[in-house]
Amino acid sequence: MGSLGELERSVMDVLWDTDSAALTAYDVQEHLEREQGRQLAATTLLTVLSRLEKKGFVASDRSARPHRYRAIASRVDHVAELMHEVLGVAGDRSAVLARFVGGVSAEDAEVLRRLLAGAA
Amino acid sequence: MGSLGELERSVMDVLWDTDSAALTAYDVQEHLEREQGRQLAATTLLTVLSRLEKKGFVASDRSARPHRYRAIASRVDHVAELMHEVLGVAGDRSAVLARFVGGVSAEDAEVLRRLLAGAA
DNA sequence: CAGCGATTCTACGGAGCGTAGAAATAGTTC
DNA sequence: GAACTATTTCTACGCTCCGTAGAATCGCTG
Repeated sequence: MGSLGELERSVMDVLWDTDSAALTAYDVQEHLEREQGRQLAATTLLTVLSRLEKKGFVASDRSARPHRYRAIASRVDHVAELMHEVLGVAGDRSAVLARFVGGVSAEDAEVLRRLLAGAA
Repeated sequence: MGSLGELERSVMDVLWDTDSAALTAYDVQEHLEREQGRQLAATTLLTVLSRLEKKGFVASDRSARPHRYRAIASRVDHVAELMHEVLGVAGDRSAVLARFVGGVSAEDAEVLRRLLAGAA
């Protein structure tokens, strides 16, 4: 599935961290400037946002004049989905889960235990 | 981290599925031919194997005359590590775990429950 | 040292991505 | 509605990665 480049990733981070209203390319530009000192042309952000839209990561509102973009899935959903994708590629799911669980912190394990307790 | 291309991935699959001794490029070539009907030049496999070695996925024994290559991590380890990597990128681990667990099958959930039961 | 299999070097073509200018487009003002 | 400006889309270039493999080199073995 479509993965993200480095700038694409940064843009998604901006969108994810700003769950207020949808942002314009100029908003994203400003965020990157302020938070990373990264100076990019507005057209660059426009290009990246279109690519992200084509990849299905963002949706746009093109009725508002400076078009507004928002992430389709939350970061949490995105990451969880990635984990499922990875797990799906494994041959032996149980073995992978075992290795996975074996490597998580005590806190994470506790979280998992609680989560799994509900659905008996 | 270094991800895998499509042929690189196939080569790793061959190495992973053949946990006997380390394989030569010619072995891999033969496997791909037989299992996928894919005809590749020997040098192609040599190139791919070097790249995989540079990326840290395989190790080679260059004392044996046709050099022998083996996967450094098992597929299971590799996949589990990927899952950790992905999870590590998430801001809110608990939320991601919740989404993740919410999406697994009943069987996987049972496996997880059992795995977590051990370490109280 | 000649020959041959094996290995490394070099390379090309395509795709993805960062980057942004040029060209087109859409409101806004007189 | 014609000019002006903000915005967007098109086009494109350079870079890196990867599939692919020929050419050049290397290292035995006879």
